[in-house]
Parts: sequence; structure tokens; C-alpha cells
Amino acid sequence: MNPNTLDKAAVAKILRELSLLLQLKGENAFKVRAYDTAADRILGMTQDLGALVREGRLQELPGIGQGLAEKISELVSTGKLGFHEELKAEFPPGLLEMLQLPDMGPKKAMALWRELQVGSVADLERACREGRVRALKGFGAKSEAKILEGIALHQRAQGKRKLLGDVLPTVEGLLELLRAAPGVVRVSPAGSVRRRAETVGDVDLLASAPQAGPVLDVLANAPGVAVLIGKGESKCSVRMTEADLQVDLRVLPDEDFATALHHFTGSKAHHVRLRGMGQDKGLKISEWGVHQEDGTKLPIRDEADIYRLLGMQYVPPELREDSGEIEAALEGRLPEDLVSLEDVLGVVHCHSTWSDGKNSLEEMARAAQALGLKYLTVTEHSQAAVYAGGLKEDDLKRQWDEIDRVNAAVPGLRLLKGIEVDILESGALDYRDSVLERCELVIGSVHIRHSMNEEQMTQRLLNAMDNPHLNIIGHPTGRLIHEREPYPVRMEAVLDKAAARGVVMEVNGKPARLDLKAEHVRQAVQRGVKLVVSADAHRREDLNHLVFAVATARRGWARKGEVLNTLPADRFISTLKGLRC
DNA sequence: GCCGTTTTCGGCCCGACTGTTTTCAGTCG
Repeated sequence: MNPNTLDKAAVAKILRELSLLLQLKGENAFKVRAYDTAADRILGMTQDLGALVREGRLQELPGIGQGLAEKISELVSTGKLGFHEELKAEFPPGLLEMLQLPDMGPKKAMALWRELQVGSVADLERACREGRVRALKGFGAKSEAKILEGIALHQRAQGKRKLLGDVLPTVEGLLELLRAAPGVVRVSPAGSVRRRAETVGDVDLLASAPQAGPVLDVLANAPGVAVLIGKGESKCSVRMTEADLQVDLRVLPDEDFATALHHFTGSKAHHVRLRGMGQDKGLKISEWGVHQEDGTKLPIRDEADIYRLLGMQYVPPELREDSGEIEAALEGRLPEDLVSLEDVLGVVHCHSTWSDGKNSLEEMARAAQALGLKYLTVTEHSQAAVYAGGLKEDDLKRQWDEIDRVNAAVPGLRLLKGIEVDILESGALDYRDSVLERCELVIGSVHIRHSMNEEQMTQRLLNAMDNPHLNIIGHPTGRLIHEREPYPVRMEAVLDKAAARGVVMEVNGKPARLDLKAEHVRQAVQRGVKLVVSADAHRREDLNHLVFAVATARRGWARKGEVLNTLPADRFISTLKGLRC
């Protein structure tokens, strides 16, 4: 294989960069969009990119014409693109990073560069602090303050922690390689990845094998490793190209695997409490094993042995945060039937090309079927979400004909007729009741007017729940991790009303959302509010977001019975409707 | 840039919000 060959992700990344560079240059907005669309198309294609290039068939992809086909071919076959190199050279490299700041688009960035020679985030911060930005036409003191706020948020996001969803695919690829490594008995992630925390710093991996050396070599030579940071007799650290991620691997004898796994899984707070409880029983619990006071090492086959020795229930990794799970496990009241991915029969909250999704209804249906799911709720945006191609009431009727057709064509997978209707500023829904009542399910979400105060936003959600056709509140706090704070809302009041009126809360699994978050899930569960785990899917691949929704539900102690899309389709719908009062 | 049983040229997604203005430009969703 040509070592220069770029994969789909790398090609899409360069196309996106080209789109940004063209914007800086002030190019036609439709040309700019063509590059973005092409990036989407490449990411979403099912065919082999290399083969399409070799056979000269790129133009068969919609949105890719002669110009883009030539550029993509050059990229794939030579590893770079002259047009890209030339365009990049026209601007300071830091300008692209500036565009990631909130409210910073190409026009403002270029004005800052042209007038003040501000060409990086660092330059910009200095210029704001020195009060030079406010002097610029179109900017003022308020813009300066907002830019500084944006830079602070950006820098926090640039910090070490990454979204679990951005990290997990890389981790799973490495685990697969390690499972096949010479002599390996057991392999597991540890740390925050295993606890399924929202964000991850470094990744810890653990393996057991009689000989560590050959296993460490597998990681050191794995594809995607950018730098070998260090390698000793039992440990190896690397930095991956993807997500700039540091991965540490420890390899040890199988008899030490369980105690090491427990130690490195943490959380620290959970572990510290267990060690203290061990001491009271004359047991020394450490990374190296469980020892009695006379120094005898007890055999520990798996983590369950440790909890058994301490006289408590097994605590799943997602719950190990010292937030009440230890007391519950001692009293035997830890839920044993936490929802799992296998329990989920249908995927909730999906979009298609009818609104802002990237795949057709049939493609979404077949992808869900391939995952072993039984149903998928089609919930496009409603008319108020103009930017997302929201559906008019009339479009909905036409879409339902299409759904009937796909349902007949894809056996064993049922598309449900729903809507993600906008919750307007007043709390009214964006469709008439006569339309909503004919939907099989109605998700209500806030997409516009986020900047209301806490009282107004709370009232908005409470009012929405007065509509008897609303079944589910979608992404109830609107947060985007590292990008946007949640809107202010009195969650207790919302959950109390949801419990009283039989409204279900979404646990949105999109990695940057995870909304409700685990703490709120727990509050919901305590009040008897039912949940759905959702994908918020805008393309086939997003159906995997269910993994993160389930993880978040588990971290919030949700049982299978509390998650409604563990029910078969008919009972799912009848339960949703039956709950409303 | 792409695309075409209206078109090989002229469309292609637009309304709301914010901060800057004094009638609007830029950004976002």
C-alpha cells in the first residue's frame, strides 16, 4: 500500500480545513459549503475510498463533481494537495484556531488579522487585554469581554480531558490488538474509560500474560502511535495521533490482574474507602493483591472476590464514585438490574435527510437492523428549526408514507412516526395539537433562545409539559461539553412536574451532550421519572451513541425497568401515552 | 463548488440574536 495514502477521516479533515480557508478568503458561500458537504459525503460513504479513486468513480457520489473529484484523488494518491498547501500559506496558521472561538467567524478573524496583525488565539488575548480590539470598527468593549470569555472556555476545552466518545473507538482498536498479542490471558481498560466518565484524561490499559515484553511491543508498534513516550519491563506509554491521546499499558501475571484492575479503575475516592474498610477487617488491599495481617496473600480471581471479602455487593465500574454506592452495596440495596446495552430494543431520537440528517430513512433503518435493534423513532426537527430543515406540518404526512414504504421493505425493523418538536419561548409547541396527537411519539426540545434566565427557562419547560401530547423532553439542559454551558433551569422543579404529569426524560447519548447527565438521571430515578436512552443520530454511525446514553443511565443508577426503550415497540408507545396525565 | 423533466447559467437555506450601529453586519443553529 502507498504509505502516503490518506484515509476517509484524514481526507474529510482537509476538506473541512479548505472550507474554512475559503471562508477566510471571502469565497462564495456555496463553494464553501460544497467542501463541507464533500467532507460529510466522504465520512459517510460505505464504499472503499481508495477503490473509488483508482476506478475514477468518485463523481458517482452526490455532491462531488469534477473539481472535488480531482482534488480528492490527488489527496488520496499523493497524501497531499497543492491547492491546500497554497491556500494555507496565505494565512497565519493560528487563524484557523481563532475560528474555533464562539462568535468568531471568518469576517471578524480577517479584520483582526488585517487591522491588528492578530493571527493567533494568544495574539488575540493580548490585544483584548490591551484594549486594542475595541478600537476596531464593528467591535466594542462588550465584544472584547466576550472574546476573553470565549478564550477562557476554549482553553479549558484544550486542556487534557477529552470526550469519552472521541476516545473510545481508539481504545477499542487497541484492546483488539492486545487481545491477540502473544500469551495474553485478559485485557481491560481501566480508569475513567472503564468507569465511562464523560471525559477522559490519559487512558489506562491492563493486560495479563506470562511474559510482558511481547505484549508491550504490540502497543509500541500499534498503528496510530505517534510517539513512544517510554517503555520498561512491565509498562509502556505512547501518544496516539488520534485525539493526541496518551495511553499507558501495564502487563502483569494473571494472578495479579483483578486487584490491579480494581486499583487502576478507581475512582480514587471509591478505592480509598474500600482500603479503609479492608483495614478494619485486617486486610491490606493494594494494587498488588489482598494480604492478611500475617502477610498471607489471598487468591483474588476477579473483582467480585474483593467486594465479597468486604461483605458487600459487587459495584459496577460506572458506579464507583463514592457517591453513596458503598453504603448501598453494604446494605444490599444496590440495583442489580442496571440497564445494559443488550436490554435496549429500539433507538430513540433519529434524524434523516428529511431534516438535517445525512442518511435516508431506509439507510437508517438498515443500520439499526444491523445492530440488532427492533425499532427506530424518526423524530425530525419541526418548522421553527429552519436552519435544520425543520418539517412543516404538511411534510410530516408525506414522510409517513415514506415510513410505511420502508417498514414494508425492511423486515424486523420498525420505524416509528415521531417528531422532535421545538419548545418555543412561551413553552408552546411548534405544531398544532391536531398534528401532534397523530404522532406515535413526541419529543419536545429547546433549540432556540437559550439565553433566558433560570425562572423563564424553568417556566418554559414546565409549560411545555402541560401539552398532553408531549411524551419526552429532549436534551433537557442543552449543554455541549467544552462548548456551551447548560441553560439555567431548576431541574428539581422540572423533574417533579415530569413525575406528576408522566413526562419522560431523555438521556441523550451524543458524546458532547450526555444530557440528562448522570447526576440528573439519579434525581429523576429517585422521583420515579421514566427515561429513554437516545442516540440523537444524524447519520448511521451515530446509532452507536446508544453506548454513551446507556453508560450515562447506568452512572445515574437507572434500572432496565426505568428505561422505556427496553420495551418492544407496541408497549413502548402505549406506555409513553399511558403515562401522560 | 455542484446541479439540472423549469435551467449548461443561475440558483443553492434562512430567521433570530447580538452588539454595533443609526440601519446593519456577522454569527449561529
